[in-house]
Amino acid sequence: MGGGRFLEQHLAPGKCLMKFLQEKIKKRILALLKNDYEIADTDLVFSLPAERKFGDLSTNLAFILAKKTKNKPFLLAKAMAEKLHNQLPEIESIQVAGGGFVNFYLRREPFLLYQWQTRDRTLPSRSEKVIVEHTSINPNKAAHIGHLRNSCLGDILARCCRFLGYEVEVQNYIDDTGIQIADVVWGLLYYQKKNLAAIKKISGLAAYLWDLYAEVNQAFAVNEKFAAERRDVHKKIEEKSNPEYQACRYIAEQVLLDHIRTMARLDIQYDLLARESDVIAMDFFKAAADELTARQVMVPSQDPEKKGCLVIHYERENIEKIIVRSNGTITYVGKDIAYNLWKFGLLPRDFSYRLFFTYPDSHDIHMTAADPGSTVPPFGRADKVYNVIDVRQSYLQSLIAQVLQQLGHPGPSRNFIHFSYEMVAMTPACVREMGLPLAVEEENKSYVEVSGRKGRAVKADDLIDQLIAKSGHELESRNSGLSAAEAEPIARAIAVAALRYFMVKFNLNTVIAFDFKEALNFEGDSGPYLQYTMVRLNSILKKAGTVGLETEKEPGSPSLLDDKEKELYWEMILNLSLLEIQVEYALANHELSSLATYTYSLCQKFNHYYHQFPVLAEKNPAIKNLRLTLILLFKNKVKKLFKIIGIIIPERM
RNA sequence: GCGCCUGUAGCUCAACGGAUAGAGCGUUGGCCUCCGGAGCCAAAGGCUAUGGGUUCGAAUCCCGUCAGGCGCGCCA
Repeated sequence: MGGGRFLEQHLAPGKCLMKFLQEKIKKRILALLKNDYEIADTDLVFSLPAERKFGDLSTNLAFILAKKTKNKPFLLAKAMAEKLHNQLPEIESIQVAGGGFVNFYLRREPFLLYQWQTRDRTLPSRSEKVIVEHTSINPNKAAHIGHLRNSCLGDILARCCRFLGYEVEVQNYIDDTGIQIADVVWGLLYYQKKNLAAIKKISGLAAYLWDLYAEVNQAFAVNEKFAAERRDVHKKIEEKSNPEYQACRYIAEQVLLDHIRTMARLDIQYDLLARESDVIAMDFFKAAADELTARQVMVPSQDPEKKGCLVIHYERENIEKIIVRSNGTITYVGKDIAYNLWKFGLLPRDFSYRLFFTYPDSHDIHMTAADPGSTVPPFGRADKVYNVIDVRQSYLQSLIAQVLQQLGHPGPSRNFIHFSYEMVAMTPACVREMGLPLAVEEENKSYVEVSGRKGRAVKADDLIDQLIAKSGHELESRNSGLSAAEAEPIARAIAVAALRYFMVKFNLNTVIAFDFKEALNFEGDSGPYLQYTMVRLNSILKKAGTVGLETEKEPGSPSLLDDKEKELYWEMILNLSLLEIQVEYALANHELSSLATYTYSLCQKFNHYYHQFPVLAEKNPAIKNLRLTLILLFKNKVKKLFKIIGIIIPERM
């Protein structure tokens, strides 16, 4: 059989089988062909052919060499295949097709056995630390669907990094000093004439402020006196003058707690809340400014209109960005430059920290502080920084990367990653459906922007509530005799899966035109479809009584299967083996949607398979065992994908 | 005006420069004597906006045109 030898050669700890195999074959091919051809290492790339008749691994090497040597690709491919014949113990056969592709057919039996035996391995941890900043919602109103895309992407990104072995720290930046929060402080104190005690009586403050924020913005637009008062409130907050300052602190913290609770409903957690007020209080910018000035990155503006301002020249668009205003205050970008320098450990100072919140699973969130605090795990000092921020801030983010470079930090500049994604908009139909106003010129657009100022968006909690309600109804109609206590966690799990999958399945540069019908879809390309696949799979395993099977039995030989099943079986095994490669690809290409697509295609293949080949009814014990082990292997791999996407598997549904 | 992004089935979206451009929804027809129908099978539906170019090979890369979106503030 040769299975033993095969395993002996491949048992390298912590490596994914497919990746290891590709590297090994690659090395061998290069060694065998290097004398005859001029091959760069990067010329040799494997891909999975679309159809299995073209093999399990394929390379277009012959086409590349043909270009270099002005030979015919087909002849080169033939020669290569000849040379490699019988030289690769893992390969059953090599074929040339499609005018020059060299296609490799794996020896299936040992491949299957090895994959089975190594299925519980995890990837080794890496020494690099990654910071993912996401969510970062202004603490002046409830979170909406736009924020949900940010948080879901950020959370899945963090989970990808963890899966691949990185140390991950999730930060959420809190702008607790901006004009937006002054808007609602004015609204509560001046417009509604509430005192702090009255404000503290409001339950669900974030949702309450959602309406108030829209209302006061209308008021500012029509009444200059109100707008002037609001500017005054902002000034008072900056001067820490009460009652405005106290109200601001209270509101920021309460709304932040509401955001944390909203995101916790979706299993999204944070490690550190970095407050803008602490960036200011700790004088982070001053430390950065010394360096910026010394290197002449930040200079006094020559533009008469920007007299007295310190600016940075943004090279790509040849414009200058104000960093310090003529009145000496620092702009958002200035603070962000300092904050991001700190993330890389490039500022000669640090925050203090305090414990802010503990999740039911006992995970802690810390918050930055300006006064000397307790000792906590060291935050910051990242090797790589992902900032999950929508595409509209591209220019500011790329300005920060430019500044890192100019300050003599090429490494961090390279590892400063704006994880950019397109906005969530709404279809005009959806806006109308919600009874929200729509301008005449917006009627015929395919989508319109969401806006907190206009109160035009679906609140995150409302959407989650709707998803849970729908899940509950579906559950009720499918499961008689399910108690409310049993149904509740299942409904939540389904809602979370639907929402998280919906938010990750689109490419990052695709605008999501939000529509309830699509977001509430539980069929086809959706989170609940994935769950349903797994729930039924578990049901089969339960009935099969597989206790003990996992550790004892090996799959056996797929050659027992008839031709049709054999091909489908192998198709599953081969695709499952790509897990680690798929996650690496998603991260490297910033395309988390590819994970959704991959997971969905695995589930489709599985459904297709088991509808044709029943497990429990199978009389032949060897065949039954093959099918059962396939199910177990599928479960093992897909559970890992579910964990990354954030999908919980319900008991039933 | 300058910068970035997008145009693929009726609709919403996929597709490392690769082999016959794929899914879901919708439409039409079939499958519960079943391992749970949130499922499965099948059909119809495409000059990948458009005109050139590069390449053995282009939805994908380059140039032009048309259409749309976003950004460019002493806001954050």
